[in-house]
Amino acid sequence: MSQTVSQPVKLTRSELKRKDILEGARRAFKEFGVIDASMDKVAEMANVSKRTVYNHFESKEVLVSYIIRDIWSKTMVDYDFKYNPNSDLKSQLMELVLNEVQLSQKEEFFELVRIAINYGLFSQDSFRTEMSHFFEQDTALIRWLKAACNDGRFDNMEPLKANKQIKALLKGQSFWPQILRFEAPLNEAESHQLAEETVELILARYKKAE
Amino acid sequence: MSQTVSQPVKLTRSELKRKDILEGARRAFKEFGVIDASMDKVAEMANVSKRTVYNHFESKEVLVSYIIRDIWSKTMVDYDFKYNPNSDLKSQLMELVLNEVQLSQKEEFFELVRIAINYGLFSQDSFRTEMSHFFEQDTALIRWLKAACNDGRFDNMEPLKANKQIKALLKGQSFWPQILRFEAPLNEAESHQLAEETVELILARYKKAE
DNA sequence: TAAAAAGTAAACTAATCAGTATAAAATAGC
DNA sequence: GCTATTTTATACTGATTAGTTTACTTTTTA
Repeated sequence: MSQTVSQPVKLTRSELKRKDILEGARRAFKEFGVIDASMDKVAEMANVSKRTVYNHFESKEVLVSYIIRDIWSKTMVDYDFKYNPNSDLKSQLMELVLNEVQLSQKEEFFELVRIAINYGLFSQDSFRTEMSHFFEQDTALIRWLKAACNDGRFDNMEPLKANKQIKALLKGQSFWPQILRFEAPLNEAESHQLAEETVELILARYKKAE
Repeated sequence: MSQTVSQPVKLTRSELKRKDILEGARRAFKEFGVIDASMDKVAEMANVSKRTVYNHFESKEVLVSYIIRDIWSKTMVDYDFKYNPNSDLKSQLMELVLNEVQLSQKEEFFELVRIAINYGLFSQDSFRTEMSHFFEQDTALIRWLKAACNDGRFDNMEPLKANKQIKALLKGQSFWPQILRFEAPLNEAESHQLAEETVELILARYKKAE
C-alpha cells in the first residue's frame, strides 16, 4: 500500500520553518500585542532568522492577517443541529445555546480575538468586512429558529431578530467581559446557567401559548 | 456684586493653551488613532509648539490617559430616574432604556471608546480596572429595577441579573457593532425600536401576571 | 516697567522598527 | 558527491518618533 491510515506527514524543512514562524508569531502577538511585537521579536520567539520570516511572509501585514484568518477558520467549525418537530423547544434551544457558549470559552480564542480587534480597530474596510462575517455568521441557530418558526412553535418571532437577541445576551456575559479581561472565562456551571437564563428569556417572549 | 450669574470665566493663557492641546489631541487621535498620532501631529493640530504640549503633559501616555478619563467622565453623567409606583412599568422602563441607548450613539463617543479599548487591550491591570468601572457602572437602571422589584411589580427577577440582560441586549445592537464599525450608529427610529423590543422581552419574562 | 513665567521654532538625540544586503553554512534533490 | 535552494547571523538603511535642548519672543504679574 502506498498510504497508511495515519501518516505522520513528513514535512520539508521549509514547511517546518513555516510552522515555527507561525507559532512564534502567535506567541509574540499574544504576549505583546501585534503592535509591540516587532519582527525581530517574532523571529526570536520562533527560533528562526529574521530573513527566514521574510522569506515566508513578505511583510508584517501579510503575516498578521494570515494568522488571524487561520485562527478564524479553525475556530469556526460549522456545527449543525437540525430542528426536531417531535422534541420540546426548551431542550433543543438549550443544546444550541450551550454549544454556542462553550465553543468560545477558550483563553486561546479570546487572545486571538484581542489580536484581531487590536489590529482591526483602526484598519481599513477590507479586513473589517471579513471580520464582520465571522462575527455575524453562525447559521446553525438561525436555521433552527427559522425551522421552528415555520413549524408554528413560536409567536411573533422574527428569526433573525431573535438570533441577534440571543447572541447579544450570550456575548454580553460570555464574550465581551472576557475579551476586555474584566472577567474570567465561564466554567461549566456558569455556562450552563447563562444558557438556561437566556433560553428562559427567549421562550417567555416567543413561545406559543399552549 | 463680585460674581455675575453667567460669568464668562476668564482663562489664563496657560489654561487656554491647555484646552487647545486637549482639543488638538482629541482630533489627532480620532483621525489617526493613538498610535499613529505623533506628538508632533498633536502639537500641529493644536496650533501649539511641541514643547508646550510637554509643559502640560509630561508624556504621551499621560496625555492619552487624561483624555480617555476625561471623555469617560463626561459621557457618564449620572442620569437619575426615580421609580414611580403609580405609573406603568412599560413606559418607565422605556424611558430608562431609551435614554441608555441614545446616550451613547455619538460617533465621537465610539471613536474614543475605540481608543480606550485599543489602548487597554494589552495594558496592565490598573487601567483596565478603571475601564471596567465605567462599563459596569450605571446605577439609574439598577436602582429602578430594585425599587420596582421591592414594590412587587416583578416576578422571579434578580435586579442585577436583569440589568445585565438589558445591557447585553442593548450593547449587542447599539454598541459593539458600532465600535467595530460593522454598523452605523442607530438613528432615532432604530433606537426606539431597539428599546421597544428590549422592553418587550424583559417584561414578557419578569412582569408580574395581573 | 522689569522680572518671572510660559510659549515658539527648529534642530537634535537616542531608540525602535520594517525591511534589505551579504556572505557563510546547512540541507535538499538529483 | 554536486548543485541549487534555504537558512543563519549580522550589519545596515531609512524612516519615524518620544522627548530634549537652545536661543528667542510674548505674556503675565507684581
